[in-house]
Amino acid sequence: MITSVDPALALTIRREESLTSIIRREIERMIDERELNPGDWVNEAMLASRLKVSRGPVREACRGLEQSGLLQVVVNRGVFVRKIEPKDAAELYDLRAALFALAGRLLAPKITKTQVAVLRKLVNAMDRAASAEGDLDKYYPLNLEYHRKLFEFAGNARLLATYLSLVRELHLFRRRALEPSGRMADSNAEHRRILDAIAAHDAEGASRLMEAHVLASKGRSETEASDTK
Amino acid sequence: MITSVDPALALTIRREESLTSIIRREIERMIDERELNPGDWVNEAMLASRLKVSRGPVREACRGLEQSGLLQVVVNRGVFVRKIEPKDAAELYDLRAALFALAGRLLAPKITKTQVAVLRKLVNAMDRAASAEGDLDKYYPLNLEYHRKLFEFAGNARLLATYLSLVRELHLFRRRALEPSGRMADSNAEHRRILDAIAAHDAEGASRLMEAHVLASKGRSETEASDTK
DNA sequence: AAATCGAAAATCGTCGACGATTAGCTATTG
DNA sequence: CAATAGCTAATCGTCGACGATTTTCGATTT
Repeated sequence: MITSVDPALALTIRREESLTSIIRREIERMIDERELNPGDWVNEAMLASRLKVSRGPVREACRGLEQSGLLQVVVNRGVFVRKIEPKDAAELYDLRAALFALAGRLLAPKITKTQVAVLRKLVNAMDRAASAEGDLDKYYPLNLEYHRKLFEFAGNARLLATYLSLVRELHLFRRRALEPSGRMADSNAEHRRILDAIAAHDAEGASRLMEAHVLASKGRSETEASDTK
Repeated sequence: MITSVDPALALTIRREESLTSIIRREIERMIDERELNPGDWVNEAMLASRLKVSRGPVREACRGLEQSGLLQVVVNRGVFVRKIEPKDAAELYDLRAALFALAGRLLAPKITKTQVAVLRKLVNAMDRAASAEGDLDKYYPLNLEYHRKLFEFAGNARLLATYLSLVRELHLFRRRALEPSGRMADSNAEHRRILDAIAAHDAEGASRLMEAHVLASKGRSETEASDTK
């Protein structure tokens, strides 16, 4: 999700990218790889010296990340990695479902044969991952990619951006926030039905199926929220 | 939509609010009141001296505003008020419709009598504004308020935040981006039907009505985009 | 011993300054 | 006269420093 670039190298190359954006990516990476955990305090000075820059660009990066929901800034106290409570996560899941409904409705009428092929390839790959010992490590990224492609193909840039930002927040709540609700094989069967509906240009059907498919992971997150952590 | 506070006063009071957030509100206000127009260049130094602060806080405010889509930052060239093209606006309208569908589905099962009363009061007020010479200046803010309340009552904070940010962007595209698609009376009749469905706890009905109601303004924006410029 | 108070350290918010990049203007050339 | 090249001014990106606020930790009191 987050393109990883060697910060030191990027520092020498840039000239068409400000330090701020590089630092933002770096912070995103640190959160993504759990070097920073929800609730953790982000020390401006330490980050600055670690990246060999001054505090200015670091602060600017944090302001951007605050707006996108990854960080939380408390006046005169500092910035912290945002904590996603189960309640927040539930809200995000609902929002995600609504976005999927829209994606399906937009995509079904306009999908091309090439795009169908791309999606079908992903579904097949997931089938293999699901049958081979149920390898979630293989299944999960494919699942993420499949869902993402649905939004890319939907052709609404703003919808895609909103979806990605939302997924990033959800991963803050749980690393595998979007794993299939039931068995992988069952989940992928739904992927296949969704793809069929889209390929048949059935907007309403695709929209309904996608929303339902995605709402399942919400229910799952709620039942697990009690025993996890 | 944007709470207006005298910047000079706020500057003396704060102590629990950073300059950055005050400046961000000020820039939002300037955009809102068309002191800054889409495409305009935002001079950091000028803004800083006008507000009697240094460039640091101004830059931080701009980074936040960039992330929320109001400003666009070009490296080594400066920040500009974002230009919303008709294509972007169409995307936002679609997104808005999807959000309304979700709001309706969430709100219908849980709305209280008090909330219904609040909404009904707004609808009645809009009726008066619509009949009295069709006063759009009176109708428009009520319309905005009515829609906003639907999201507030839906009880999903993140949904509300997304909606508000989206409306703010839409107003960047056109000051009256959300005016009724047909005659005010007709539009308000839809408001009444929506309210009835919600009051009757009909989630699916409300969801469908709200989405349709809101999609109408998209169609309108597209037909006007050609002659309004 | 627990709680409260106060001083010292750490961190944040803000500022002014410096080099680097870009834009605008003038002069030169074909 | 148009186009290009070079110079100048304006602006951006980054930095280090200073006062203000918060936190830490030990001393004092009950």
